[in-house]
Amino acid sequence: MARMSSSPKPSPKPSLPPHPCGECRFGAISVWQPVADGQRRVLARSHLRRPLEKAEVIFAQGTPPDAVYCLSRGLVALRSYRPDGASVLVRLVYPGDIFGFRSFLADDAHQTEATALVPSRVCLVARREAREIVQGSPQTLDRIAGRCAEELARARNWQRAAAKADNRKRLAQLILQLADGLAPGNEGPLRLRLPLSRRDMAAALGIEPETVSRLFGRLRDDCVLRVSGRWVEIDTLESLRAVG
Amino acid sequence: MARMSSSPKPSPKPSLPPHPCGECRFGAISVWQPVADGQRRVLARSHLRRPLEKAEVIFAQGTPPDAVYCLSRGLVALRSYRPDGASVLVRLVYPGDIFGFRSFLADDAHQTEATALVPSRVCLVARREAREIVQGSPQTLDRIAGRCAEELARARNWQRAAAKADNRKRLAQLILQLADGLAPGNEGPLRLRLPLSRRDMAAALGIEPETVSRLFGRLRDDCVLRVSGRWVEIDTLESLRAVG
DNA sequence: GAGAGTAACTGACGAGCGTCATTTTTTTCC
DNA sequence: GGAAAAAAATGACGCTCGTCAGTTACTCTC
Repeated sequence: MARMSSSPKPSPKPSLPPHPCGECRFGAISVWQPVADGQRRVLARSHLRRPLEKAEVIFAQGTPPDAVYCLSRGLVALRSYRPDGASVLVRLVYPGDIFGFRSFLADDAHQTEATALVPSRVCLVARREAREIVQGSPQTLDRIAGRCAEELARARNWQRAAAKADNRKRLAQLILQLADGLAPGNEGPLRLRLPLSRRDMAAALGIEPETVSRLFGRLRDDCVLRVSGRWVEIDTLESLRAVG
Repeated sequence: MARMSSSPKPSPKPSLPPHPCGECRFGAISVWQPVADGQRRVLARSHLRRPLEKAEVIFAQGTPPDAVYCLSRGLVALRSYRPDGASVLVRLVYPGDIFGFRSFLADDAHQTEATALVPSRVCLVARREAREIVQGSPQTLDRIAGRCAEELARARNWQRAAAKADNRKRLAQLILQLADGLAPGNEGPLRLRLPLSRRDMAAALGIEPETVSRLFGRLRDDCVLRVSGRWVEIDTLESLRAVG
């Protein structure tokens, strides 16, 4: 982490810029790591870190591919708007995840709108430079493609889990997922503030907000959790898993 | 197409084997095209064409990644089995599509089982050789990653379409999709044999087979189509679109 | 072609969800 | 801190779906 190198490598170029993901908590799993020297210069030059306010839109649906994003803090929602105006929440992006890569790989317009659900921070590499990097550094493309494959696996997992489950189970699964993202590893009694409105939860499950309210009511009646507005108290995640 | 070259290129190696996708109807869009000379040799050596009987299993869920497949004729279903034994139909593979690439890219076990719904034919490149090819030919990886991105787009499209649609609309969309796959471009009156059982359609929509029967009954009552077992007659696809 | 086995259809019933309307709570902004 | 606005909860009602049961129609084999 020392800013000055105590032993400069015998490289022809005098100073190789530090890897921009080096100081990041998720640097070790970054898709930009490893990268060849030449591409590292491009990366260091084009890499951008941007703070996000709550509800800030990162990219809009239908706009051309602009960059590959990596979330370093906070929570981001990917929403897809239907022709009739209704929105569907297709994905929650957690720190360490990349997003915007689908339109980058397919080289077409964004299918989703990305919005920060809470104050967040993203790093991004603009499309043009990202293209340049993956062309010179195929293992980077390999890593991005691997993330895309992961994403597809996630989508199919959800499809499989949701197919034969009633909505109460699906809501329980959604809360479990949120709890895991907000308080990883915490099994015991926990109190958390939901980053999603009832409307968003309904949009994620493909049901109506009124039904979400009723489902919360039923989970409360079954003593699985206590709920008050955006606050949820859970004694043990096990009881939630027993539902779903 | 001439087997003998009338003008041999001034290449150091005497004979470059013909590209295995050259004689295929989908050769122009093959992910293995273009490929550098060295990799072309690997491709020609490892490329395999295999006929499939109806209901033949191509790969099973949970088995290690074995190859990248390309369907050249027929229809293939990707099913995912739940712990309780119920299956979910996650994708229909049409000629020209590749499959098995998710586990190849992520380098983990197959999440789905691939089965031929009708007599079919696949081409495949074994995992080891496919790895070798993409390492020497990054644009091939680019193309496979593009297909993965496409697949993700398809999954999200379906999710968006299905979220706020009742099951009658979703069945109409499924039939439209099947009609497009079986008789592309045919708008007018058509009679087609469904490649899916009621059980499979139910598995695709996440509902029960009895409900599929009832939904067909309702579509019949609405004069959208006539149905008898696996045979369906549709006067115009427009009426089906009006439903969904 | 006859029989067994499977797939598909139909009916009845209860629970769950969508819709619309109204009330209550929470959030936002001055 | 208080008013306005948005979000959430609740109630009523009709339709749809899952479930179980029973019947009919295919399909494969011998």
